[in-house]
Amino acid sequence: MGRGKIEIRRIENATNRQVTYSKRRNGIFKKAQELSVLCDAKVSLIMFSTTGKFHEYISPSVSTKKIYDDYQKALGIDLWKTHYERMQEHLRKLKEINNRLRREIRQRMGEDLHGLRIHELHGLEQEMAESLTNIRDRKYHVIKTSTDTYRKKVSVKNLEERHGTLLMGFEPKCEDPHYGLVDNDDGIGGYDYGVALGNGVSDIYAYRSQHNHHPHLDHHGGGFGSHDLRLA
Amino acid sequence: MGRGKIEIRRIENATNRQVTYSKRRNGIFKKAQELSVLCDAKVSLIMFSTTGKFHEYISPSVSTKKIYDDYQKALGIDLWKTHYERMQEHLRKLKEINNRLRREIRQRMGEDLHGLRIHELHGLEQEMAESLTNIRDRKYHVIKTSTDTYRKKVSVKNLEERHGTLLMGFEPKCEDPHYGLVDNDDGIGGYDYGVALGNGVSDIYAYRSQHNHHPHLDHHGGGFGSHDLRLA
DNA sequence: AACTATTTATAAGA
DNA sequence: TTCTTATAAATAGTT
Repeated sequence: MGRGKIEIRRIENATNRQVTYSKRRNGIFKKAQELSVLCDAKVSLIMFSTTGKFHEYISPSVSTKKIYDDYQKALGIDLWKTHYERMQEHLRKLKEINNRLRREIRQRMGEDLHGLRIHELHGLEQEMAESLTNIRDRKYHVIKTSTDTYRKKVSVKNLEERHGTLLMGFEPKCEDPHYGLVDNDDGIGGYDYGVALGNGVSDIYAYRSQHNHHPHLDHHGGGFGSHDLRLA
Repeated sequence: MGRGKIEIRRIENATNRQVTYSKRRNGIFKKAQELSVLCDAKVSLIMFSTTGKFHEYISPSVSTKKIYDDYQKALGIDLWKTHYERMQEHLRKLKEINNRLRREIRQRMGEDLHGLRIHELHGLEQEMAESLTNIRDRKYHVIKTSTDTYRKKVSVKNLEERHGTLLMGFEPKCEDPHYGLVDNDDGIGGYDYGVALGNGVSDIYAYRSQHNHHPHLDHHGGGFGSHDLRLA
């Protein structure tokens, strides 16, 4: 609708593209606003231009978060779930490793040996003996070095500053914080899962959802606002 | 645009409202699609009708989650931030603890001793000697028990079932997955967690375990050792 | 769903 | 950007 008909394809000229973006953005915001008023619908419209400009319209009757929650309910999905589960799995593995490391240390301290078979005990004994030798050698070396010249350079204060990690507390303990989501017993997380509504979506346009929330909108007349938060 | 002009106010007749919703919905979706093509913009449009029907348009070039992330970035809000930060912090601590545990094990193996002072070396030596005694005692006990009656009760199968955690691989590696919290790298919003800390507290403890695979998962009798605890 | 008289949006130019 | 205006597109009311 204009002086001439145009093809719907990317406008190559950056300036023209920007101009068209501005014009059509206003148009679509107006349409969104009219629709939400005329038909009492909840509408969320979010746009990012190529230049990173952000604009949004949200119906006065809802918040972005509400739309987003409803969206996830409608589709029966949780956009965070996958990500969350990966994170949770990583935590689990780290804890497991942590526990194994602790056990190994205990065993190297002569404790918790009941699970070991003879040959394992034997191997451990051998290793311990060798390690002990290493440690003794090192000690003697340090003593010797210290006695020679090193001692002069290192003050008592400096020595005290060093606290070995050996046998230090390894807090925080490997507990199982719940983080409120995936650790729930249902294994799904605290997000609200609804049954998919199965609403028919059959248009040629890809249907998707987004959530909205209308913080500080510049209200252009009707109630659609734009925000000029540059990302860069 | 029609046979007559209309006021932009809620259409009271439910049927008319529904009809208008359908017509205008299609119109606005078309506009959204045209805009995203013409201007190469990222558009997300979600609508819920009064009757609860849900429809969505999203530009082909993005995902809903991406828009959602960008949206939150643009507004500087993040519903999940606190939650994620706690989780991330916990991950970080676990990694740090694991690294310390690994170091302790190495030191108990007679390696990585250069950071220890004389009295620490001495303490370690004492402990090692005591532990070695414990282990020897345990070995002799097991041998004796085994030789007496235990042997008769424990089948080979049962023995094989037990695999000590000792020598087991400590996979997975302590890597630094980012969990795709934010796919962008610009790190503008509150979403860029987990960048720097995963390597452990300091470079000194940079355990980039070269042990990608633990060859001795089933290594019974091959000796006692976690050789993959080395610093990379 | 179609049709179509009108209104509305907007492309191009200034 | 903003305005102007010829024209394309959307759609209100009707069938």
